[in-house]
Amino acid sequence: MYSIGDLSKRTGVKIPTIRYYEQMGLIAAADRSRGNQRRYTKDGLARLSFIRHARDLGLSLADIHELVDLSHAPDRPCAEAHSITARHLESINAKLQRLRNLQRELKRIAALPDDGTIGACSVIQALADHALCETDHKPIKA
Amino acid sequence: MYSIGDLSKRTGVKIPTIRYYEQMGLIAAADRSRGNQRRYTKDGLARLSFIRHARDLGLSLADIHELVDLSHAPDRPCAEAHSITARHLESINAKLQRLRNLQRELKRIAALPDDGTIGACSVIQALADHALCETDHKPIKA
DNA sequence: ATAATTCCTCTAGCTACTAGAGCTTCAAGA
DNA sequence: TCTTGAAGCTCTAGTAGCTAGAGGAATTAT
Repeated sequence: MYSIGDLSKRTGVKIPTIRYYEQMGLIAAADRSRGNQRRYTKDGLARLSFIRHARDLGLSLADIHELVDLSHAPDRPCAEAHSITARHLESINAKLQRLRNLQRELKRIAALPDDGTIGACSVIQALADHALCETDHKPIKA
Repeated sequence: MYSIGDLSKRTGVKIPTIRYYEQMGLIAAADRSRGNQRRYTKDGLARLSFIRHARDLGLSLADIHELVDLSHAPDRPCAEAHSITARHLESINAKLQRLRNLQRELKRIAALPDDGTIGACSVIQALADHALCETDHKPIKA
């Protein structure tokens, strides 16, 4: 049996976060000691590791919730798990694309000359006016 | 004079968000009409565009706050604006690196075979066990 | 003048946690 | 067995950056 602190050390998930996951229904409410402290089995450890790993991969708690539910129903089609992963991959691809644009634009802005004081600062100029951008990161309408 | 709705349409910043920025002290409290509605000048439009653009570039409201304060003090050194931009660029670089790792790992997981039902699903397996990862996106301790 | 639209303030909700107060329980040593 | 210090408990509130809704007042168009 693990205490909540043991679980935390082993998974790297902070104690309040574990309690939060329980409250959100991501993990089942743990058994309690006579003094009302949470006690976990190896199984509980495995479930939390699953969540931790999925979080590290950037999945939302909602997605993880679906996956957890799925993993409790061994007869459901694996395709559902596939589609959650694929959907997430797509959103990562989109984020990457956007971040690359931002990086390009910020590199350009950061390389602008230091014009002494703010009054003539080209960095401030560049931030003020999207029209000066070379990358179309996101437009301001009119 | 622009109403808050005009400002919103022109900058793409939603109305409640404009009010929120005012509340946070990012933009000065606008003049009011006799009926207590906000009225903005071209200057107010310019300031909001600045903020919008900086947000699009991913800067935090705290950073933008600094930049806005700076831009009101034309004699301060431009170097401060430079350093805020440079700092932000670095954090973007770090995010990019991390996202690339995630993308690689998720691509791998998404490409795993569909084993029929969840019971044997390799996607669930891959999510459950970090040790199966090829990329060191973030480790689970012990 | 009236109706449609926009605006006002205020409160509460979202994600995914994190921090703190005030109190109880547990584990180890004497 | 007693004591002490660490670790646990619940509950509330705070973080970023908005977003949504209630209930009512002002503005604009016809």
